[in-house]
Amino acid sequence: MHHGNRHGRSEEARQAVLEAADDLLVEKGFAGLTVEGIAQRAGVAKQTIYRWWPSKTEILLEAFIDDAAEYLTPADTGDLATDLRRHLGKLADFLTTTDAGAVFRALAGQAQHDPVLAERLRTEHLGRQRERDRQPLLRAITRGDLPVGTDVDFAVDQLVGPIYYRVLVTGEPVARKYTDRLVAQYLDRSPGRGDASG
Amino acid sequence: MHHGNRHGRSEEARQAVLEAADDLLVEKGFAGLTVEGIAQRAGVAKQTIYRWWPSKTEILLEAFIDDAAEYLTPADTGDLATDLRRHLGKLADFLTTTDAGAVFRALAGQAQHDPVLAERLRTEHLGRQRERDRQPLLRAITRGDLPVGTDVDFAVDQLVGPIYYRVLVTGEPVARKYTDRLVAQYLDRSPGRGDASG
Amino acid sequence: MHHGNRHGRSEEARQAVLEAADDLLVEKGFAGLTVEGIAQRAGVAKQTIYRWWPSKTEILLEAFIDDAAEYLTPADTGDLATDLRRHLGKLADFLTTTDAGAVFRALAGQAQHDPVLAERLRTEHLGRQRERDRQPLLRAITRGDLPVGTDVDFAVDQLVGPIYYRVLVTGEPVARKYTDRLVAQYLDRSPGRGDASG
Amino acid sequence: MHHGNRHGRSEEARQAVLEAADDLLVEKGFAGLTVEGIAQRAGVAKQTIYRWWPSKTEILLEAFIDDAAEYLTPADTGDLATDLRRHLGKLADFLTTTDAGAVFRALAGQAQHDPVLAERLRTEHLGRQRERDRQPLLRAITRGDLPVGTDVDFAVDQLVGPIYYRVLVTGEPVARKYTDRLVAQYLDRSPGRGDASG
DNA sequence: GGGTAAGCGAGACGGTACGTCAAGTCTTCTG
DNA sequence: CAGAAGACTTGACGTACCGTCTCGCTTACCC
Repeated sequence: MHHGNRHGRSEEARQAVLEAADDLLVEKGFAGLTVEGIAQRAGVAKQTIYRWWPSKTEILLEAFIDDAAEYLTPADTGDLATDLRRHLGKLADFLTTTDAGAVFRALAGQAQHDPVLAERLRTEHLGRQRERDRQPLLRAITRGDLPVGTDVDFAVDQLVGPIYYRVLVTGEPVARKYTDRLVAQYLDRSPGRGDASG
Repeated sequence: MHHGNRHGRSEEARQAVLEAADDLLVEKGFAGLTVEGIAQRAGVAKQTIYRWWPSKTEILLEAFIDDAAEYLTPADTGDLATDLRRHLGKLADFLTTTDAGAVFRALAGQAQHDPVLAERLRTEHLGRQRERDRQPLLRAITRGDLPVGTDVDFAVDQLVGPIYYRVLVTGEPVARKYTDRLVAQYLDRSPGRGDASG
Repeated sequence: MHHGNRHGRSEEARQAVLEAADDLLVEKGFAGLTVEGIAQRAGVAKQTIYRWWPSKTEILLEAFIDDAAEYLTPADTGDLATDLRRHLGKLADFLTTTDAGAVFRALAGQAQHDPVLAERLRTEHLGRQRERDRQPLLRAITRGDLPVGTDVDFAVDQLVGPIYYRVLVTGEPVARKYTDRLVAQYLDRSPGRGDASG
Repeated sequence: MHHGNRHGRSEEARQAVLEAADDLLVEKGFAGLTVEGIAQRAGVAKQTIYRWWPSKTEILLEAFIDDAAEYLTPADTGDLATDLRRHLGKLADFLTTTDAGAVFRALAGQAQHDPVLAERLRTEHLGRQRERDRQPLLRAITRGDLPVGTDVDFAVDQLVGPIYYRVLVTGEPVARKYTDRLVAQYLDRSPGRGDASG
């Protein structure tokens, strides 16, 4: 087994920590997630964790980012309505049903208490996520399916805002029907086309 | 000074605790908010806190609810667009600029880690808040300014969702211009719309 | 069981800590004596130890002092030679064979690294011990068995010095014969009497 | 700089370690003396230390032994009283004022907790030191200044015992006057005495 | 209007986790 | 192949709060 060498950190330990953190969050919730517990579960020394991560939230963040990118990259079907419906559906699923989604909710929750984490979360995840959210709309503009002057950011807010609101605030489920309806509403008033429906 | 009596709790102590909790949250953030600290600041014994509140979040919740109701009850101007613009503007201000808003963000954050608190928050605050959010629309339906079949709940989601999204997720500011635009968009596609504009 | 009250510390906890410290020192030696271990053995919280003792050596010191006073108070037989022989014999036994003696050796050892402990050890124990060591000689002076001008402190140094030297430095045993001989040598040259022998 | 070679250990590294250990002991005391600190100060890898010394006390021991032999070898003036006075004076100075003396006190202290070190200290230092202590007396016997049957070891105990007692136990200073007086007392009762006085 | 019981401030208690420090082991690369 | 570098596991450190407890004081009500 690897026990350290002069060429930097142990990838083995890194993976074990990330997985242990993920598992423990899902098992015991954020309150039950302790550095001590992660160390024990990962079979790693506490000091090794403190050497590489400044806090348990940074561990979660690192564990989370790759998962999100993989899961949430929107497909390109060539049709705006379809792209949006798929993307929002995936987003809602991700946030409500996956382990990574649970990690996100925990991070978003903790970010309310911790400005540093909030900033890190925005830099490391939300910026990229917003880029992914914008893609279907940008492609539609390129194709000419949406007018060039479309305010893409405002559109994204209106499309994903209600989803995050339900996930983080009301706790209501976000069914496919609901996300489809958001898409329909958006396309319905959008001047650039006419055949959309929800 | 009051040192207990045989019939019922000390209102003095209750107030001191609620204020200390509020103050400390704003001063030191949620992470720095401890029962020990509240007790000391309030000049109260820890036991007194544990006697009346099951957790520090319940203290915040109790401190929060009245403030919210007072601040967020929507006025009735007889005009839907005006009512909505005022209400959303107030909501955004409340969430982003007031002490009570900071308490709400902390509670919403903590609710991501604590299902019991989440439930309490929904029961004690969000249900009532949603009722307040619905009022302008319900009144418009009564007045005939909106069709009877309007899906009020879906409308509320679309109106307040993006605001909460910005407050809790992206951290972007929520200017009056932004909330006005949400209202405009909503009324623009709403069939029974009156004179609304953004 | 007792769990704290407003009238100060728990005597139960105090006793448990002192005994646990003594036991663990004898069992595992000074190096193996940890605050954590004492707490566990005593069934006491670590914080309780830190509340009342600044370091593990203070615990040992407190545990030690009473034992020493009890064991080492010299008897009064009315005869200087007998008194001295008994006292030095007891001292040698104490230092080499008793648990409290082991504690003393550990404290004396640690005092070589820790000036604060050294001072405490002198204030709390050695001053009193020296007083006890002087008593047989002082009584002899009072009785007229030793001249009034006798340098009692120098005499004590010569009588106990070799004992401590063997105990702390050479590690050689200190038999009754050896201490008797120290007494004999001392009395032999002491001008004030003539019948002593070793 | 030297970074290892294929033929035996680095004398450079050895010296650096010994000096660093000595320096750090005097600077920070025994408690502040760590293998990590020695390695850093000596510009040496920790592993190099562990390769050649089993513990930090062995480093001190090695650093100490030569110093002691050099400083404490008693001169031969041909006169017992003078030899003893000089030797005890030097011993007292060594123990109380020199850096090597500080190392000795630390080692003697640590030896109370560590039987292995105690044994090593006796084998490597105390045995030789006792031989040095005995020399003046042995020479006096050879010269006929002391009777052949003199118990040299008992004499050494009585001469150096009070000095170590003061150094290690009471912490009192050991002035030249004090050591001279020890010599005087010894010679005073010794049947073969010459011209000794205190 | 004196007794009495509940609420209170105080604070010690047994715990858990924190974040830090050093010990001693192991691995890799350089000279 | 010794040594520099440094990551690793281990375990204790001393601290901060947790939630529980006991105590004696201070009322307000009830006889």
